[in-house]
Amino acid sequence: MSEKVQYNEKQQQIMAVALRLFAENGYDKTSIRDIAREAEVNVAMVSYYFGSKDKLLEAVFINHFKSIRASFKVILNHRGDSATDKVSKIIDMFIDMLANRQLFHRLMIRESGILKQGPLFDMINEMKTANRRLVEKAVKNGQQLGVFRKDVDVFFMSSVLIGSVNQNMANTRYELEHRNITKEQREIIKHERTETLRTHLKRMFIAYLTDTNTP
Amino acid sequence: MSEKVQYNEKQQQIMAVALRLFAENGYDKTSIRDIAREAEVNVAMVSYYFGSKDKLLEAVFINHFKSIRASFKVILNHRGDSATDKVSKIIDMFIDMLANRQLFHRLMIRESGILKQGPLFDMINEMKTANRRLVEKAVKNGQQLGVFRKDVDVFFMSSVLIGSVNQNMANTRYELEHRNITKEQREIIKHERTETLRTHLKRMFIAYLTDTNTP
DNA sequence: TTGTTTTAATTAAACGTTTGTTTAATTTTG
DNA sequence: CAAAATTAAACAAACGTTTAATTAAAACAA
Repeated sequence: MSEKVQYNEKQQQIMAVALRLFAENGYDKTSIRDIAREAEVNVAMVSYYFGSKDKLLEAVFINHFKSIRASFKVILNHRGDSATDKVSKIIDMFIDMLANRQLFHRLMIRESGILKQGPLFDMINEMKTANRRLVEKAVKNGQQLGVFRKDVDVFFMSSVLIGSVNQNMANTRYELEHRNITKEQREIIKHERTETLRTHLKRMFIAYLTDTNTP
Repeated sequence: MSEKVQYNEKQQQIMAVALRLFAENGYDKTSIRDIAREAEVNVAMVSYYFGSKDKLLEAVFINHFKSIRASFKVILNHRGDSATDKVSKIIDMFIDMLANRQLFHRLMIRESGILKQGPLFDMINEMKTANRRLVEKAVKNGQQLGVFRKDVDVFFMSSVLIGSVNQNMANTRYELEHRNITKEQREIIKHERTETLRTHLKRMFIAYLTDTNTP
C-alpha cells in the first residue's frame, strides 16, 4: 500500500526548474535548453525522462493537481460552526491553497486562457467545478439556516473568489518585483497583503450574503 | 487639428487578425505566417508595415490602450448623484470597457503575467493605477459624506473589480466554447452573464462599503 | 569479496522543422 | 516616370527531438 516514488531526484529537479521558468517566462518562451541549463542536466535528459516538452508540462500539472484535489476534499468535508464560519473557512483554505502554490497558479492561469482541450484543460475544468461546488454547498447551508439571502449567484461568487485572489496576488507581485527591497521585506509585505485580502474578502462575502439594505 | 489616419486598411486588417490570434492562441503560438494567411497578405507585409512581430504586438496594444485611456478619463470625470451611484457607475463603465474589448483583454491578461519591463509593461501599469485611482476617488467621496465605512481597502477593491470581471468573462467563455449552441444563443447567454455580474458586483461592493453588522 | 554482464544514465553532436526576417524582383499606384 | 505595395524565395537562428557512443550503476555468478 506504500506510495511508489514517482520521480527520482533528477526528475524532480527538472520539474522544479521547468515550473519556475514556465511560470516566470511562459511555456513557449522557455526552451528545453533553458531548463537543462538551470537544472544542470543535458538537454536530452528531458526527452529521456518525460518524452517531450509537452509531456513535461503535463507531468508538472498532474503533480500539483493531485495535491490540489486533495486540498479540495479537505475543504469540502470541513465542518464549521456557523454558516458564516464555513464561508470564512472556505476563503481561508482557498487563499492558503493558492498562496502555497504561487508558481503553479501563475502557470495555470496563463495556460487556462488558451487551452481548448486535452488533459490540462480537463484538470483546470475540474478545479473550477470543485470551487463552484464548494461555494454552492456553503451558500445553501446558510440559506437553509435562514442566515443568507436567497438571491445570491454561485457562479458569480465563484468568479469573485478565484478572480480576486488571483488578481490580488498578481498585483502584489507586480508591485514588489519593481521595488528595491530585500527578500525578507518582500515576504513581509506579501504576507500582509494576503492577510488583508483574507479579512476583507470574508467581510465582503458575508456582507453580500447577509446584507438586507441593498435590493 | 484633424486626426491623422494612422493605419491604412491593410494595416488594420493585419492588426485585427493579429489581435484575434494572439488572444485565442497566445502570442508565441501565433506565427507571422498564421497572421499573413488569415489576413490574406504576404508574410513580408508584416515586417514591411510594422517592422517586426514584437512591434506589431506593440502597435495592437497602443491602439487599444489609447481608447482605454480615454474611457478612464470619462469615468473619472463622471458626476453621479449619490456616493453609491458613483460606485455603480464605475462598475458599469468598467464592465462595459472590458466587454467591448474582450479579445484585447484576453491578450492583455495573458501577457501581463510575464511582462517585466518595456512599453507594454508600462501601459498595463498605467491602467492598473488608473483603476485604483478611480476606486479611491469614489470611496473617499462616500467616506466624506459619511455613507461608507472608513476601514475599506482600495488595493483590495481594485483587485476584486478587475479580477472578478476577468474571471467571470473567462469562465463564461470557457463554458460556452464547449456547448453545442448557436452563435446567437451564445451571445444571449454571454449578455445575461454580464448583466448578472453587473447587478451582483454592485450589490456586493455597496454591501462591503456600507454594511455595519460585520466587524 | 571478486569479476562479469546487463541495465540505466549521461553526453555531444546532429537532425529536420519552424521561426522571424530580409532580399531582390515585380506589380500597382500616384 | 517615381514611389509604394506586393511577391516568392532565401536566410540564419532557434527550436524540440533523436542518435550513437560512453560512462555509471545495478544485478548476478563464482
